[in-house]
Amino acid sequence: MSPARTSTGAAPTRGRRSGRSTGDDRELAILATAERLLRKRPFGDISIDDLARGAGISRPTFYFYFPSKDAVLLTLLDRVTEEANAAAGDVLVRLADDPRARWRELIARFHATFGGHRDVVLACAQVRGTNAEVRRLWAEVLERWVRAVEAAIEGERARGAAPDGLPARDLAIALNSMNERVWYATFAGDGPAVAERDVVDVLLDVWLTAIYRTTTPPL
Amino acid sequence: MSPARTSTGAAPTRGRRSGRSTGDDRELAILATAERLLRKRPFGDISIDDLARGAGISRPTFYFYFPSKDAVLLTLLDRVTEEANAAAGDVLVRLADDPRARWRELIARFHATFGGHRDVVLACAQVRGTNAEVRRLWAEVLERWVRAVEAAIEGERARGAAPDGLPARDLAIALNSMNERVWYATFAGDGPAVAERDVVDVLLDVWLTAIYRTTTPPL
DNA sequence: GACGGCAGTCAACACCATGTCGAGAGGAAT
DNA sequence: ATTCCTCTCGACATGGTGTTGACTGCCGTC
Repeated sequence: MSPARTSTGAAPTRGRRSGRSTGDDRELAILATAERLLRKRPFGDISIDDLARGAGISRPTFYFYFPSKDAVLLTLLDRVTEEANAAAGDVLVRLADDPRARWRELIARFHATFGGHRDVVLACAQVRGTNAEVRRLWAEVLERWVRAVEAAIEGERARGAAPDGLPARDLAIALNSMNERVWYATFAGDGPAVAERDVVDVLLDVWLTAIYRTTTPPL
Repeated sequence: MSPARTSTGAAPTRGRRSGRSTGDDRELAILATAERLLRKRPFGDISIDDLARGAGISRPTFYFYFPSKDAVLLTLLDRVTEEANAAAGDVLVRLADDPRARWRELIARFHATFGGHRDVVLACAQVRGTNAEVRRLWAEVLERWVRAVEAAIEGERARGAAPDGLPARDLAIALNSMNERVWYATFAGDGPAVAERDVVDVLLDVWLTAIYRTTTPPL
């Protein structure tokens, strides 16, 4: 289906068939409309007609640019995950500097990125249940982060900073999963949630105790 | 809207207007059909017509028993959460016996309950994005569990078994959130997931380190 | 400078799921 | 027998999605 999908590589081309032209700004207009409407109401309450009219085109014309409503969201999600990847950067390779500070940096940067696009993130969480493509993309992104954390944990164990324990991969999955769900609750604001101001420190604390058995890991 | 909703109290009456009668088994037939179909395909791919035909009635008649497709799922969810509450029982009040064993028991019982109804649980997770009522009910149930865990953590701190640290409520939220998301991944099988065989021990390990800073809490 | 082709556009249509309305059938109580 | 209530469904209204086919204008090219 979709070609290659390298993380930062060429545009994933979820939108129009390809080729540059005047219709380029229409595509952007659809994306912008989606983000704007998402700020006001849930994804499910936005129809293709809303998106089309918001971009100044008719509904059939929408299909010239995107194959479905979900594809628009997928494009938006692509942007966010790329931004998150960029924000995370190489923090984890510099762990030995100051583990606590580095882990905190990692969590704080993800928090900032997701918080800055909470409407998109929330909408994705909402359709993940119904849309296999969103599910697939999210799984892929998560796998990447899990692997990075897994490697970092193993690195810390190898240098004697962290004790042995659970398989690093399982631990990485559990911690990443926790973050995802906790952020979701915090941003969505329904159900028991950690206050936005505290959430980074709460998550950090659980990460550190799970990895090091202490909140003050040794240098 | 819905009356009272005490946890274990009288039936929440999500179904027919009320009153006993012959149509009682029809209501059960709809529920049974829903569970059966959920085993085969996602909730979104099941139409009201499927439910009605499966129960041997016509689509309009379905509306005599339930106001919507979601209401059927809600009824199913009610059952599961009640079973989970019953399974959890009073495990947490006997923590001082053997903390590790008690926490493990708690997690294992939830795991068994959810695993035994994974189709319903997965369907609810799927619909939570679009259905406010499911969201509300789930939030309510979660709040109950969070409070129980919060109290247990405070108890462990008071008796000197667990060190001070994060606000107990924040910690309880984070841990419960982790469980929810990890189970979801394990049962759904998409994306990075912990093997079903290991999941209880993985979760337990993170709980213990987060609460006690060790995997072998003192008696 | 006409001509073929392609990006872009949309009215009209086919389809499908949801939810509603109103007319009934059958049994039980009065 | 009549009235009431539970239970039933055919037929309809609505609203969203995705498709078709015809049309416009522009750009290159021969």
